[in-house]
Amino acid sequence: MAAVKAHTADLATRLVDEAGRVLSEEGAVSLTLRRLAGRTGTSTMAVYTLFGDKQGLLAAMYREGYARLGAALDAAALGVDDPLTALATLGMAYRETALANPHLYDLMFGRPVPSFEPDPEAKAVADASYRPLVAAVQRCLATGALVGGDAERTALHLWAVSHGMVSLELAGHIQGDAAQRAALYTDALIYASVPFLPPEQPPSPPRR
Amino acid sequence: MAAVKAHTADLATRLVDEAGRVLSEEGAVSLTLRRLAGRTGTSTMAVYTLFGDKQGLLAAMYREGYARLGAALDAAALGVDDPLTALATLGMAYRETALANPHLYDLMFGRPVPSFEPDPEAKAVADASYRPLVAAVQRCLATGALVGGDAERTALHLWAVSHGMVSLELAGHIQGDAAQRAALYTDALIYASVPFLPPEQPPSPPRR
DNA sequence: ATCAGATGAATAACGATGTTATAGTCAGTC
DNA sequence: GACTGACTATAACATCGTTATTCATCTGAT
Repeated sequence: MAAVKAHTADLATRLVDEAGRVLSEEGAVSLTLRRLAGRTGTSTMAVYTLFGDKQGLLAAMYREGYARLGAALDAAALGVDDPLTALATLGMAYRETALANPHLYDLMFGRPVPSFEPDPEAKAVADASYRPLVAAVQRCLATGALVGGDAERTALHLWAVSHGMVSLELAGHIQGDAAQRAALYTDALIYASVPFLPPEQPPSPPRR
Repeated sequence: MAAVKAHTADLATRLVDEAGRVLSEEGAVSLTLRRLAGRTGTSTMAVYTLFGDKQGLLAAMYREGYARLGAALDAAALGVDDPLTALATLGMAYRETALANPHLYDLMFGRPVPSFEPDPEAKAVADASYRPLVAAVQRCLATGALVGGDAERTALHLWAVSHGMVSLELAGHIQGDAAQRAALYTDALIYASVPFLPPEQPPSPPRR
């Protein structure tokens, strides 16, 4: 039974991985169970026995997307000493992760299916991916690099700015080439942090 | 022929309206051509003769959504004298419009179909909905209520904050009841404007 | 070692969807 | 009054998600 469980678990991760690959390469329309079965060398029934139905697979992808986002943010902040630099690194990692898998990002933050209400566990995973940002803000508050006291509220604002810019960019509403869009994103992060910077050292005006 | 054209144009608008209603009431999954044909008293072929295919209908809904968003913003800013108040009114109207039709908002800012690249006309409509915000910022710059000079850049940041907060709220990432969420949104608008407020009058700390 | 029982996957079938092909209907024209 | 043309309704097709049925494989006890 252990071998069976390992096999099914392996097949489950393989299905989630391959589904993410199809999603990134061909989009949500091409993510059919038959295509997925063909690419993983199994049948459509694997999804039903392992995830219940297609929505179960999408829910697993939702969880996996947030888990990877949280891991990417954790890895980005790791080893960066300066708290403000760590915060900026988090912001850049957020954008890169989103742009690397736009369809997965859409699945995570959009509502492709109206009846798709993430279960509490999925919501917990989603909220967990948000913790590295709160931790980085708390580090800044502890060192005085940021002021304001409310780490949760500050982190939420930084998240909203990052997510808003990334979402607008993915929707095609940010003009300019890749370098210009990256610069606009950096500027947005600077703008977002202005209300929380200590008044002693006024912020340098953003470039461009 | 004029009567025919008027009839078809009327049928086209009726299809777009009814599709938006189905989208709001039952979600994207229930937006099928047969259901739409049943509710409008016609057949599935109407979509093909009037819009080419279902994507054409979605593109028309995309354009209509942005057109209504722009109209709502225009109407909101109309008759508000104080430039900063007008800007804040725009921000509130943006959120209300988005929350009133979450699925339409998702269609506008998400990418439900990977091959759905809005045609230039649709992009023009989308960009036009953005102009009232730029105009309101320009009014603030003219009166000195905001400083910085670059109206486009300032408006983009305000848009990113509004869109980011609304998108996070629609995705269920903003905790609290409706009043708390509205207050968080208001605070976010205040934070967003801080970098562009004149230094003479430091901003009052946001409530909560 | 063998066999009953069970668990999971493969095959086939069903209803529904987007789309296309075909036939029908009505306006305006000579 | 037949005709052309545009638009619509009906029917058929391929494919999708899903389910029912059958088949294979593994487990555990004798």
